[in-house]
Amino acid sequence: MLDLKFVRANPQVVVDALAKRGNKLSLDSFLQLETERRVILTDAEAKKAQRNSLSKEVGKLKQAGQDAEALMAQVRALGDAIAVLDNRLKEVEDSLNDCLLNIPNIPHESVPVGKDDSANQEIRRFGQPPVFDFEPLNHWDIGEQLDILDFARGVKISGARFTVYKGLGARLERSVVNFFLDLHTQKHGYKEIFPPFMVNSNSMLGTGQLPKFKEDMFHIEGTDYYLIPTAEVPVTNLHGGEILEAEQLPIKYAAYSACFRAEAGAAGRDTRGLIRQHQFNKVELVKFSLPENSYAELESLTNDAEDVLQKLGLPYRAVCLSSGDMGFSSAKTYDLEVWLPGFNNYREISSCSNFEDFQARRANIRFRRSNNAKPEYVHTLNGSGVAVGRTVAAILENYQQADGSVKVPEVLIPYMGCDVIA
RNA sequence: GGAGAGAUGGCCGAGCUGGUCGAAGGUGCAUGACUGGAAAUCAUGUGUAGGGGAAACUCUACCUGGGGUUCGAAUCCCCAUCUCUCCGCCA
Repeated sequence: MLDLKFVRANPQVVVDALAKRGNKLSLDSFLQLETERRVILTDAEAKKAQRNSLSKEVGKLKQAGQDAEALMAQVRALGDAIAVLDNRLKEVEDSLNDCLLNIPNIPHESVPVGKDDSANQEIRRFGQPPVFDFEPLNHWDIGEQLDILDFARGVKISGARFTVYKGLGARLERSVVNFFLDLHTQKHGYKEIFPPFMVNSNSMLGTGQLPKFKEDMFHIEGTDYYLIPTAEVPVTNLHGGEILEAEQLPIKYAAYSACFRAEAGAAGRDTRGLIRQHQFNKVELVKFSLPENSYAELESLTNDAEDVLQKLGLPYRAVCLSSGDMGFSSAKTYDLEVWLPGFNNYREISSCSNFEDFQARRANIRFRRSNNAKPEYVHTLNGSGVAVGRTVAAILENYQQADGSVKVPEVLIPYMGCDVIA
């Protein structure tokens, strides 16, 4: 969420920035409400100050054994007036807050302006798409032929967009998770976190999934629990409401979790294969940074995510998302897109974002530069490091061989205990 | 799931027979004095958010969260959450 004072002082900056996202938002009613808020607040606080001092008078009179009835009646009337003001104030503040929670983040100046993904900017490429001397298969065909992915039974026991991994398929999924975690914790300096897969609505509010994107998530009926759509939610909220010390920053966490997404708006898209599932695995990287370092941290975070693809030998490209294609909470996002021969195209496998203080303000995550300094908001960042299911799909498709087997990438052989899936 | 106890400032901890309590005391931290330097000691300061003010400063709110009683609530009542103990159950 944006800073109320900032919006009040720079409404045009906000409107312009949001226009870049294709968001035609008027702040007129918002600013009017904000003016009303301060008028009521000043009035209510003056009356409260009066009530406090008169109540003290009552106390003194009573202690002196004198009659305080007249004064008490006066304060009672004052109290009624305050109640009316407080009620109106709450209404105004609620709607102001509601506005703020629904305003997306302001894109960073380096973000290309455009209405959708057609304006995204390719930053760099790694590797060459493999050339096959046979007709390459989709990963779902490879998986079924090798009997390591069972889509039909996934549908039987759960429904569409659920898949069962079997044998070396299950082992491959687990190997990829372990490889990612080992690399990030041992080589890139992240601390491993294993978070809860369900969180409360307050955490969802903190990272920006709520209130706007309720439909995208699974909610446990009769409770305040949501299945996490990404480990970003529990891990970023780890420090919610805390004041960190500047020397602790940057804090770098790597977390494996299952991720659950309702995919409400994606009916009919990517229905086959592992690309779009209701449940998938992901290793997420999360950083808490000093404001002045967050863009350097975004670059290194993205590089850390790229490293896993490089070590796996998977061709990919890095893309800077345009203002119209970015997520709600993000100020700048790089997507990594892996080459999938079955699609004959690149597909998103990681998304690395700097949220600046947008999430930190919602989740109230702050730090102090020195002992008696005022707390400031940290900058939060996160990125997939990377999506596991799509990695497995990419390995199957890029490493398939003419005889139907799949070579195991060099770095995974120790995890797999074999060098080919046949 | 049943019974009971509890939640106070960075931390510990008093207050909880309602008014002088933003809250004793300790500790931590900061600044200064002392010292060749440090320790110890002494002095002073030290929560957050919001409103007003050029500033000094001042007002309001916050003692887990939400309601209520009252002229007035950290203190009384109700609800929720969490923690601890005992019992039950369970991986």
